[in-house]
Amino acid sequence: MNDVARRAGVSVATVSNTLNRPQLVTESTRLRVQEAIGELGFVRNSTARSLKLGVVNTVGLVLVDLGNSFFVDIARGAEGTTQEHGLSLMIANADVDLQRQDHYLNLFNEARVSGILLAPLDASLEHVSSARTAGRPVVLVNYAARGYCGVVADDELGGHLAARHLIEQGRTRLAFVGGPLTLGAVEARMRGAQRAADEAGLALVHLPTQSLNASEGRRIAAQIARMPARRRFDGVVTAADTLAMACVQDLTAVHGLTVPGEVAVTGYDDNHFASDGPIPLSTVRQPGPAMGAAAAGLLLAELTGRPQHRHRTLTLKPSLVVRNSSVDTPHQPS
Amino acid sequence: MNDVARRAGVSVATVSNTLNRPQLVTESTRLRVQEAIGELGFVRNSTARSLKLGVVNTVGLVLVDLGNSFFVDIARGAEGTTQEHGLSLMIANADVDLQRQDHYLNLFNEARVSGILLAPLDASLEHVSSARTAGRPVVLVNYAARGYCGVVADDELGGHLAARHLIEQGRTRLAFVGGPLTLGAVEARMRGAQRAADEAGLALVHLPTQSLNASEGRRIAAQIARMPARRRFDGVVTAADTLAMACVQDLTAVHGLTVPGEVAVTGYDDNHFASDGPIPLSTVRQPGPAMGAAAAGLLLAELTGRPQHRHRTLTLKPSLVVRNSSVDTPHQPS
DNA sequence: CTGTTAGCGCGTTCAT
DNA sequence: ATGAACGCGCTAACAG
Repeated sequence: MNDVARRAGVSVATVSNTLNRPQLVTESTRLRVQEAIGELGFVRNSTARSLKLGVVNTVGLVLVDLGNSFFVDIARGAEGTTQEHGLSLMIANADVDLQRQDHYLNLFNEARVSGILLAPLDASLEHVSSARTAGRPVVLVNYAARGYCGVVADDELGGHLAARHLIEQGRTRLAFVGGPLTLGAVEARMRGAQRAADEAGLALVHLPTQSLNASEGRRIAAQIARMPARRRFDGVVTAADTLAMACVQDLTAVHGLTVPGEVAVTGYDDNHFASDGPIPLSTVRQPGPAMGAAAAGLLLAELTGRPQHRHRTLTLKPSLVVRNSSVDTPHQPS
Repeated sequence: MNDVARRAGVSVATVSNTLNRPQLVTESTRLRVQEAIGELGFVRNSTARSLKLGVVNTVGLVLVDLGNSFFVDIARGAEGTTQEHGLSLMIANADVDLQRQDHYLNLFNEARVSGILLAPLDASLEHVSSARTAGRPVVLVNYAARGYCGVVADDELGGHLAARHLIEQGRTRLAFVGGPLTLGAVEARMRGAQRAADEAGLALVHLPTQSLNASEGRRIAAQIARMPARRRFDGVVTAADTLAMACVQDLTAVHGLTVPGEVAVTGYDDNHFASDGPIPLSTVRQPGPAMGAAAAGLLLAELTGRPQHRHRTLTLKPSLVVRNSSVDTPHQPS
């Protein structure tokens, strides 16, 4: 800045002013300063700036898993909101690794970011993280915990939506595919499906899986195909699109059953690939962008509203997306 | 740090030493300092630290589009390498917006990051970006430009791989689906496909598209289906998985053709959804993780090797992934 | 409207 | 092994 000042024939304060409070500077000197900046290729040092100001105009977002498009949606939603308020968004990918998650949390803390948005590992011991947040505003996304603001999706409702939809299509032999139930989201989705079954006076059988990936979906497809036709499940609620896609694929291509004819299947998440298959997947759409935006909103509220701020958790509603895996001619094709 | 020093009964220098050069400090005082840090919840201020040191142990990654799993793969690859060298990776999503891209480039510059990895907008006027890089090491990913190190995929080879594969399956009426050709990658892929056709003495017809999305894929499917069966294309190379998936879906479900029986189709990118459909897509896999890792490697080389560093562009090879959209029983199912 | 100057929190050199 | 003091680049009084 010294060099710029010298070149423009002014003091450093004037340079600082043209940068941060242009209205305090005469047009002519301002132009002279701008020109000097351009000629010298000056880029201001935000570390020094932040040191002086004590804050950084940036929000840190730590995501469990960038590979899951749900979290990418959250990032997009968050960025929309932060951008509107003149904040930048930095994304860090924990890649399903608690150590990395803590590393980035710590990094953002040391960097004195305005606040942190955290979509944490489900299994994450929350105290480990909380020890790292050091009083900085942290808003949880897709996770609820005391002492934090948070945004979650209503998984119970999502499970209910999916099961009720299948029941409305006349399905009576219902199954819920997913696991492990230690995952809170899976458990809630099953609970919702169970409630829908109860309301209709039907039974719901749980077909547990070790994980939510494609190979488990294939295994379940074989299991369903082996059943005698008259007793076979005709309505299958799955806990994830990955499961459902693999299941539908094997049900039809490997086992020769018809979907949705003999077996109607719903997914969960509305991942980007859900609508791209030959049998587009009926699924429950996570309100990812809205969750990201809401989380950023809560963070902004916490930033401006302290210290009389009260933590709260927002629950956003998922929505049913009807495609071909549950209905032959969907009402609302995607 | 003052507080910590006082609490531990030492000077700030000793605190700094326990943090950065523990070997200079007696075990007992070191423990005392650690304890004080824990009790006070002290988190060191990296803005001050960076200001003093002049650098930041962080690499910035600016991505055109987080929504595309190819770029997520790049991010993963880059992080693996940076992590090995004790650098953190910050990700910024330009979201296909040149302004945002410049914003984040500028942000990283002001923050004095060690270096920047940039997967830029294809259409991006490169001088706009270069004006913003201010002498900081920048490595381009998925884009080649003079004056920078870069990593690109060999799209010409990819197109050749796909077309040759179809030819080896006995296909003779070949088409290339994709556009606009102003996209360098699309043009190169077509060129490679053309070369394979030339080598086999076959013709290749270009079916241009406005973009690479699903609706264009559907349009092309209809166009192909309308052709008389004996003249219809039996080998279709597409420029993207999105196109290919939609095309395969409509070819079979809407127009009643068989894939790969009557029409064999290849995709491009190996997006995460490519293998999840009922007819898993034969496709050309982008070496995303390798590209990210290589780019980070080039950046590290540039950081350590200056000033005698010479820019270079690495070209990584894509690979063919054979699934069911081109062969009934693929040799290497995914 | 512009210039002078005192720190922001930390790392490090030089004494001790 | 430890402590005192200076400066990294910038912002914001305050003085002119």
